Amino acid sequence: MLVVEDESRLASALQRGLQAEGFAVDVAATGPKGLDAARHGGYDAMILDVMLPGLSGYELVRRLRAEEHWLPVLMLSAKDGEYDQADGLDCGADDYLTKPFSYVVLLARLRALLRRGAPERPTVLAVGDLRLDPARRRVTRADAEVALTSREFALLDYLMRRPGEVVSKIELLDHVWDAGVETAPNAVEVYVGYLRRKIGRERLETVRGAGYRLAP
Amino acid sequence: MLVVEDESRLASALQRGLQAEGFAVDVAATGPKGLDAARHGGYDAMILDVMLPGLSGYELVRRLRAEEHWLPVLMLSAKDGEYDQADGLDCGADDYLTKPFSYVVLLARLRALLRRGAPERPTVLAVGDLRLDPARRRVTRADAEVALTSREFALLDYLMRRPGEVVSKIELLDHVWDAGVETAPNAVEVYVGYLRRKIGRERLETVRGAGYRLAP
DNA sequence: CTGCACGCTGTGAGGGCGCTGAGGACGACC
DNA sequence: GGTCGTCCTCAGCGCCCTCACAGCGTGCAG
Repeated sequence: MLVVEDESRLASALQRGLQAEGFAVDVAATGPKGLDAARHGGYDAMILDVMLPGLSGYELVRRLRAEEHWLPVLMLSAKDGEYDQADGLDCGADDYLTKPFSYVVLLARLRALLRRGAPERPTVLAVGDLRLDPARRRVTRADAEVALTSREFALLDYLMRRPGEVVSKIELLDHVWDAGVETAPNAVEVYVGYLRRKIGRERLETVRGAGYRLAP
Repeated sequence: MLVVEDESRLASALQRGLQAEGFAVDVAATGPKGLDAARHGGYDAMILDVMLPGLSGYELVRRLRAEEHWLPVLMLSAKDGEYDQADGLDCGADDYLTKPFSYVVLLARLRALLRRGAPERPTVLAVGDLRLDPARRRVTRADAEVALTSREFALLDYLMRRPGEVVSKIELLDHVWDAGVETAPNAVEVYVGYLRRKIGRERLETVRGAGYRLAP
């Protein structure tokens, strides 16, 4: 998750809140930095302030779309005029929220956005007898609740959005862990190990030299 | 475009406005009728009121998603509480607008929703009865799964992108093997041997003095 | 038919890759 | 301050993959 916001208080509040939800979060404080980060890719979605030093949010998202980057963008602005909102959306943003906003609503809209980006879009993810509810933050296996830590949850969430596909450790590090912090690939192995103990050993296959695959 | 709204004045205002924008619009006045219409398919998106006779908008979208219908849903409601909004989105709606709303904003949000078309289909390589899925990292021969090591997979992947062409050992060493490390051409022969045992001997022809060719 | 060059394959060493238990760092809570 | 939970690093281990080697088979030219 990429947060582009120049008010440092709001930015770090968002970062903390989103991290608590299990997102890997990076923050950029200016328009150009945000554009670079978004270009580099690897983010599932972006929260974008409109009033930014160097480059406005409108212009940022317009350039991003012109360069064929399609990551979901939630625009954040103090302007609540109907034309401001329409302009933001027509520049290529996927959603628009006016400040001050409710944190609960932000999260719900973010979930809706992420759902839309995924190939399939159920509100509750289900693979085999595993079920994962992103809103309630709950996982069950054959109707029995499974207690997961925040990191384990984020990892399983990411894997369940692409059942049957092989996901590399690098990709997992990019999406489940914060890109800002350098983390050893071994951390992924460790957490895959934890997950296997909780959801069943054979459910999470290792593809040697390539990554991991959640058995569909 | 499907409009599910029981206030007839609002419904027909929406219908006229959207038709003026070039949309083909159907209107349903109750929950059950709306659900039926949405099930029937053929709509690009749906505007859905929450307060409906017969079946609430929440329940409608929940059932729709449970039945694996993924059409974009813009939810419309007089309730502007943050939890109402979050609930609507978590039921499976893609966007949420509170009444009274700006018509300009409604249109912009609708456009944003429609912009997010169907996600692109995964590409699968197929040659004869061989199929190779790069994302799932899976190979089948006449619908039977073939287990390949990572190097074997990379080799077959490269060959299947050039069916019928003769590919030299040097080219294979350059593309399938790490270009930095010097590897004997014999390694290619060895791996061609492994592949032949797994995908069928006659499928991978030797062109003496030139290279190998995958029979198309 | 003979000889040579090229390609095939069984064998085995080595090493890369992934798994795991132990434990330190950090923060939340009491 | 103590305790607990979580995150992540580290080091050791085991296994499977990778590939060099060498001997053998096979196509081709004369």
